[in-house]
Amino acid sequence: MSTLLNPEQTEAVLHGDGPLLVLAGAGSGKTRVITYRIAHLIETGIDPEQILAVTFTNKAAEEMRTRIHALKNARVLATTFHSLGARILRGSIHQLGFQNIFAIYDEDDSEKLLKNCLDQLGFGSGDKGFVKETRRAISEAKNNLTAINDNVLSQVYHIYNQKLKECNALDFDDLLFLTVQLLQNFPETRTFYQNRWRYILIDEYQDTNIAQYTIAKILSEKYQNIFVVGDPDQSIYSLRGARYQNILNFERDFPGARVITLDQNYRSTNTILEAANALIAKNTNRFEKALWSELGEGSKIGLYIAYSERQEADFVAQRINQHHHYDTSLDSIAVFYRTNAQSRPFEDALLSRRIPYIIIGGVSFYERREVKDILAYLRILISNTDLISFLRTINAPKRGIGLASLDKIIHSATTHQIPIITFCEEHLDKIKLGGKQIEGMRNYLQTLHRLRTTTPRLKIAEVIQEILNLTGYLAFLEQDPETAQERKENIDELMGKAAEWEEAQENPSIQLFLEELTLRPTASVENPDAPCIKMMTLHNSKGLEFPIVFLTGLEEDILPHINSKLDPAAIEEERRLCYVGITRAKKTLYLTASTYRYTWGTERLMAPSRFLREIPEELLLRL
DNA sequence: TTTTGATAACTTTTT
DNA sequence: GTTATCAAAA
Repeated sequence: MSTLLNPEQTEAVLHGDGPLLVLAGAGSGKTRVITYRIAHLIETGIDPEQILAVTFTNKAAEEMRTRIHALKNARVLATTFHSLGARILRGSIHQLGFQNIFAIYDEDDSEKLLKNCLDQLGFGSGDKGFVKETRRAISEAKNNLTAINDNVLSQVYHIYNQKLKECNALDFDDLLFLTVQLLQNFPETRTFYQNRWRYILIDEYQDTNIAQYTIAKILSEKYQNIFVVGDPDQSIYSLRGARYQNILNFERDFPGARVITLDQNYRSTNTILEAANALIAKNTNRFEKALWSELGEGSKIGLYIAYSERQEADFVAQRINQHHHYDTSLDSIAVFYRTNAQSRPFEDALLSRRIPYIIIGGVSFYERREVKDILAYLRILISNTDLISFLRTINAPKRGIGLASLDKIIHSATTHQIPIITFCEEHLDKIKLGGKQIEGMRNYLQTLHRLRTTTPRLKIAEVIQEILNLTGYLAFLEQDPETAQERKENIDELMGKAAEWEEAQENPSIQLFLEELTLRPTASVENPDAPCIKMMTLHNSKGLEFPIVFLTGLEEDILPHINSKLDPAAIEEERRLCYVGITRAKKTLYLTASTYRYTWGTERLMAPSRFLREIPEELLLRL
């Protein structure tokens, strides 16, 4: 085994008990170190059940599970912090006053609930910016485990959490926040999980936030076997409260910790690494570290300044064609950009040349209205309390119950402290409704009742079919003939995914299916049959590598993004983002920018990114 | 009271 | 180019 590893990697893999930090530069084989470390633990007789591996994305977790399985034919738990939280809470959340079957609200759902709270507190239908700002503050409080000082905001925070509890729902941040609460306040539960996972390994440690750090700290408190891998230069998630300081403070937080640095890169040519090193050296707050490799100098970095974003995309597509003719698989080419909105011109350019591509991340399949509607039906099937799903389903299809009536219903249900569906079933006489509304409500409840009695015996795909049958949802879609066909196809696809998922599960349930979809929405979409170009945001590129990389939109106000301009720390994060993009490339790297760019319908003159100037001229070849 | 159509205000990155 | 929001119509 150790012949495949260099001395530093070997040292990390064979490390005994106690805390260890691996400072692993880009492409230094950190995934390999973690998997071999786990394999080594299993070899020394440790029960795989006692090993917990935490990764940053579900995709990475899946990859790790597969690799361990291939190496040792063993199953270890490899998940993200959020999934881990969901798993722990599923078993123990009743201690915090929730029911064990809870819904997980995505950003969209929680924003709706928050808006509901703001309405209730008399902030009127206030502007959207305020809702977003408030949600941001709440999210920050949960991720940082801090209180909200502002009087008004803390009142909103309180009501919002209360409403979540009434709905028996959690938002994303609760998966971490409530896990911390549970572990901190219930010693028996804490001890149970400490004993359960005696060896904890964490990847991308530089992107953990305070809540995640606290979970790791508590879980490893008893046995102190915490093994973390990370690179402060690749910390790009401060938007989620990530603190690269966690990695700098590791030795302080875990006394007696050992630190191993990996700086040999096994991925990229020296030209690419020199560019990356020169760029990241401009950041002030960091551990000095320079990557090197034995992969030779390689070719220069192509720099192309286009006139328009259209021309930029054409250039990329044209180059892709050239590489393709040179026998390069389309799978080995990736296009990166800063914001999702930038993908459009590239899609057009590739489409017109019939080059197949796939967008990784981006607007998710599960954010489509029709898909969300069906999922809301699934949620309301297993919950009497889920207000947001009630609101989604009540008028899909239209049942003639408008805003005014809903206001009355919700208000009365809230003041009487009765779950929304129970209220509709048993207490509707408490309020006054028109005949049409009562009829619509009766129709809704009857449908729900019939679904609930017939579905427990059915497979999930069949449940969805039954929802379509009983609600007339497809006819509802027909009202907009333009989009009906596509929407129907999406529902078909959802049913296909449900069937596929259920097939692979030991104990499938609607709740688990829903949890899976909210926590790992992209997983199943990414299985293209034929080779194709991968397009994604720089954030999504983390952890991946490609022989040929196009890093696009290298302009001021895009990369670095305009919102980071005023904050030096934010600019440094943008620089790290650029660094991450560059270090994904193995052999060939292109940097592109455009002189003019259409934003909000008008043409704007763009300045080249400052990051371009920070890369030594002699590494670049202007095209 | 609900539905519809027209007008505005937007877009950073994600579990 | 797009999705919420607000006004008038049914």
